[in-house]
Parts: sequence; C-alpha cells; structure tokens
Amino acid sequence: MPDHLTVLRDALARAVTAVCGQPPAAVEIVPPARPEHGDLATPVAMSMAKAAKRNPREIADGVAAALLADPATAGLVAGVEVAGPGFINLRMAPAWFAAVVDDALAAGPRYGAGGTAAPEPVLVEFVSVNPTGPLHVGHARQAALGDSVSRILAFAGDDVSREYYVNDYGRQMELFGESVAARYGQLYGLPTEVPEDGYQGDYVSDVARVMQVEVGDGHRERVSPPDDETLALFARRGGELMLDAILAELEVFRVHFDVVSHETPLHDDGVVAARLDELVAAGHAYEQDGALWFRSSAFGDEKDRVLRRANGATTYLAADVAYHLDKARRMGGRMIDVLGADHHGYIGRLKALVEAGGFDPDHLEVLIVQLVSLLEQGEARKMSKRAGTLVTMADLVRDIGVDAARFFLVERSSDTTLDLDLGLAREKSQENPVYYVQYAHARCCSILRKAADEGVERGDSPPPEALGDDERALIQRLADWPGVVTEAAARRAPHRVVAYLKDLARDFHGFYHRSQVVDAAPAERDLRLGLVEATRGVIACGLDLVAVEAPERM
RNA sequence: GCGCGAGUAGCUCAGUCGGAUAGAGCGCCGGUCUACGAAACCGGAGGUCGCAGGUUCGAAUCCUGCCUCGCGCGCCA
Repeated sequence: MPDHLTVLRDALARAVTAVCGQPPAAVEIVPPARPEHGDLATPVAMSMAKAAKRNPREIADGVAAALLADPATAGLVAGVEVAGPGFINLRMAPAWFAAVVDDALAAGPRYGAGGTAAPEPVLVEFVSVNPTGPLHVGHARQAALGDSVSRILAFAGDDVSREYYVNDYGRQMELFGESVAARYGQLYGLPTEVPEDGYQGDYVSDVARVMQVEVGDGHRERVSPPDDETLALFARRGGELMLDAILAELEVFRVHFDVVSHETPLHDDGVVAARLDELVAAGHAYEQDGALWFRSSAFGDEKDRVLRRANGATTYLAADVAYHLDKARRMGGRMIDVLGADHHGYIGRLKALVEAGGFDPDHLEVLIVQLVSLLEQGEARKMSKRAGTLVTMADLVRDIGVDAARFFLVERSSDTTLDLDLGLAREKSQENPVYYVQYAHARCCSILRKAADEGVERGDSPPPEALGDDERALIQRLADWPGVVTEAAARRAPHRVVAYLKDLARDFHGFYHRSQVVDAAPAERDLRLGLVEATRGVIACGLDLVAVEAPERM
C-alpha cells in the first residue's frame, strides 16, 4: 500500500507521460519556497522541457489539467497553479492531509519501512579493532555509524548482517601477550617489564589480574624470563578477555554483532596460503626481492602491495584477501566496511583484491569515518595515546550517557570531522537536541495519556473543512518520512534521520502550542489525536534507527 | 609532490544526481505559562555559500584552475 506522497508522485508521472509522450526520470516533490505558493510544488515540467523540446510552462499547463482529471487523486488536490518559469504548485485538500495521517497509523511501526527498490543481503563490518586495548571515541563514532546504517538498511528492506573482524594474529598480539605477561609477573614482585613498544595502559594490569585468577601462580616461574609457550598463552587468553570486554561495552552502546570472525583460523587452517596460491596461479601475484607482491595496480590501485615479506611472514593485507573473499563468497551480496579516516589509503587495495578474486569491486563499499575531537568549554580536549589521555568510549558513555553519545556521533555527516561539545551533550536541558526530540515524544505520550484518562477515543468523523498552518506543516513532515528513510538508506547517511527528527520535533512543538487536541471539537479532535499518535510513532521509529530511547516521560 | 575529505551566519553544521527570496541549532536582543509538560513557543539582528573563470532559462550544487585546513602515502596493523 503506497503512501499518499507516492500516490501523488505516480499521478504526476502519468500526467507528464500523457503530455510529453515519455515518462519523467523522476518526479521531485518539494515544499514551495513561499507559503502562498501552496502546499507542495514540483519542478518536473522544467526538467522535462529539455528532453521533450517543449516550453516548460506549456508542459506545466498540460500536466496541471491532466492531474485534475486523474481519478487516483480525485478529492485530494484542491488546486493546481502554474507559476514562474514552470513550477507546478499544488494546494492539497483536507482529505489529503487526513489520508497521510491514516497512512501512518495503518502502517504503524512499519510506516516508512521497505522503501528500498531492490533489497539485497548486506554485510556491514565495523569497529573490528585489535583486542589489545579499549575502544576510544573514534571507535565509538564508527560503532554508532555502522550500527545506525545497519538499522536503517534493515528498516528499508535489506537483509543486514553485522560483523566484527578480530585481528587476533601477528606482531601486535605478541606484544600484547608480552605486556600482559609482564604485568602478571609484577603481581608476584618479579622484575618483569612491559616492552618499550608494548601496551602501557592500566587495563593491561586488569587483564593480568583476571588471568591470575584463571591460571593461578602456575606461570610465575615462566614469565621471567618468558618462554614462547607462556607468551602464546598470555597473548591468546589476554586477547579473548580484551575482546569480551570490548563486545560487552558495545552491547551497552546498543551494538550487537551477528558474526564475530577471527583472523587466526584463516592462517591456521591454510585459508590465507590457499588464497595467495590462487592469486599466483591467476597471475595476480608475483615474487620480487624475495617477497610476494599483489599486482593491485592492475586493478586500479596506485601501486603493487606486499602480501608476504622476505622473512616469510604474511602482511595484514594477505589476511584481508582471505577474509574479504570469504565474506564475498558467504554473502553473495553487498559488503560495507566502515573504516577510520586514517585507513582511507587502504580502499584501493581492498577493491583490487575483491576484483582479483573474481567479484565485482562495486560490491565492496567503504565508508570512511572522519575524526572526532572533543570540546570542553569550547576548548579542544587534548587526546594522545602515548600520554594516556585518550578518551575511551566507556569514558564518553559514563560522561554523557548512551542516548546523547549515539545521537551526537551520527548527527553530522560521517565524512566531516566531528566536534563533540561535551558540555552541551551533558546538558540535560534546553540546548540539547537529544532532549528536544525526546521531549516531543514524551509530550505526545502525555497527550495520549490524557485522552485515555478522560475516556476520549478517536472517532471517524470526516476531516475538518480547513486545517491550520501548524497541522498542515506537521502532516507534510510526516508525509516526508518514507522518503527520508529511503534517502538515508541509499546514502548510508544516518544524519539525515537525525536532522529529520529535529525538524519533526520542531513542527510538533509548534503545533502543540497552538492546537488543543483532547478538548477540541470532534472533527479537529479526531484528526489531531491521529496526528499525535502518528507523530509519536515516527519519532520513536526514527530514534530507534539511531538507537536512542524514546521515553514516555522525562 | 600525489590521493581522499572538508571550506556555507560569531560558533557547530544541514542543504550538493541544478530549481522560486540559502536553512537549523547554539550564542545575542526582545516577548509568551489559570490549557494536553515553559526540557516548550513567538519575534529580531546576523551571509561576497573559500577565490576566479566556465556550462544554462536557472549554480551553494556540475566543469576547470587556484588557496586554506585535516588525514593518508611502510616488506606496520
């Protein structure tokens, strides 16, 4: 059951086709620049003018006449006017506004869902940090983006799977193991020291203490000096504990992964070696200077890349060959990787390896998330990994709460650096847009509670003769929702949902101030009760798409 | 040097597969509670859309060049 904006768009497309003899590429319906231009406007006649080699005003006149004669929109369009260079301005009838509200109520929580034209399986991989340390605010932004994109794609109709890829292999894990072992030794007063380039953070001691509980003092004799077997144990178990902590934090952050895949088995089970052999056999890899190179330049990358070093160790890229080709095989659909800005130089390689593996490189999409800087009183908060002043995701959540963190981290387009004002985010009041939106939801609930308390139920009276400006604006905003979802999904842009919610909340607050609901005359009351319920539903739905709670009371 | 991203109001940013007089929040100035929540509403001031050309009925949006900022350019991950 298409929503009424779609009904109108289809009717306009039919009218254009009848007048021009060819269908329009798209029918854009926009709010008019000025209120006296009507309720809705479309520039479709002007965009058709070139293709049809006709005067835009002439087309517009024809479309206007055809639209008025279309039975599908009979009673919904109150007036059509051609203005300016060929804009078609529409004045909608009360029945149209009522129909929009009915659309939303009939669809319930599914209003706006399923708009993706060609749904497909999508695997969204994000966060994927080494289990050697806690998540910081940059990861929090990636988590918020990856999860919100997943929620939006799923709502729009795709079959989404969230995945975390654990780099639990290689030199960094060894260093982590050595660091944990050193801290473990220190618990027994041994002179063990964390390596210079190891992990110095306090959390390493926490991991060591947990391991002390698990393995007891059985290894105290084996960490000073350490033997390989012991280091391997500390690296493996330490990594597991760290990963558990990371995933638990992400659950608190309302991020749940459907699949957690590990790098180590790709090496141990020979998958990496097998993929490298295949690349060689296909002529996509070659030996030079004792190393094995991927001929990625043949697939558009800037230069060739090393897969296996002269010392025999495979690179991170080699594992990614195995991992991404495995993903491509499992999915048979689209892969989205969410990466930090410092990894953007990696995109060419990833696309190249997907193509070399026989898959369409366009099926891999890489979303780059720009940096986050935290502001305190307008001053940038200095963050340095070395100085230990890095703000972790846990710190952020403790400071401003999950709702504010999730909201602020996706409020801006992911390809612009984000300034997060902690003072504002912490503020539980007026200036804070999170509460502004949540408050609108609570107000809707408050009205509905009052109606229930007074035994007032929504009747089925016909729409009022005329609607107020606030009602028209709010209803039109609701009519936009399905389009907003589709757009946010197509562009992988949760910030569109957030921006919409702020607009919707503003329209609602304005309506609220000037319109009585429960105590209004029957015709108005029925429409407004439906409008409040529909608004409440869309706010709750939109907030859920960015994993922010919609409280009934605040 | 090359690549990617950004440059729009005092600040933070929307808007960018071309549409009418470029928007919001914050901040600033002023007004509104005996109504379903004032965590709200209403009004005002505030702009060479980085610069310069080009494309056309029409450019913040597309093209070219330049400037500034961030990030990246390893047989690291």
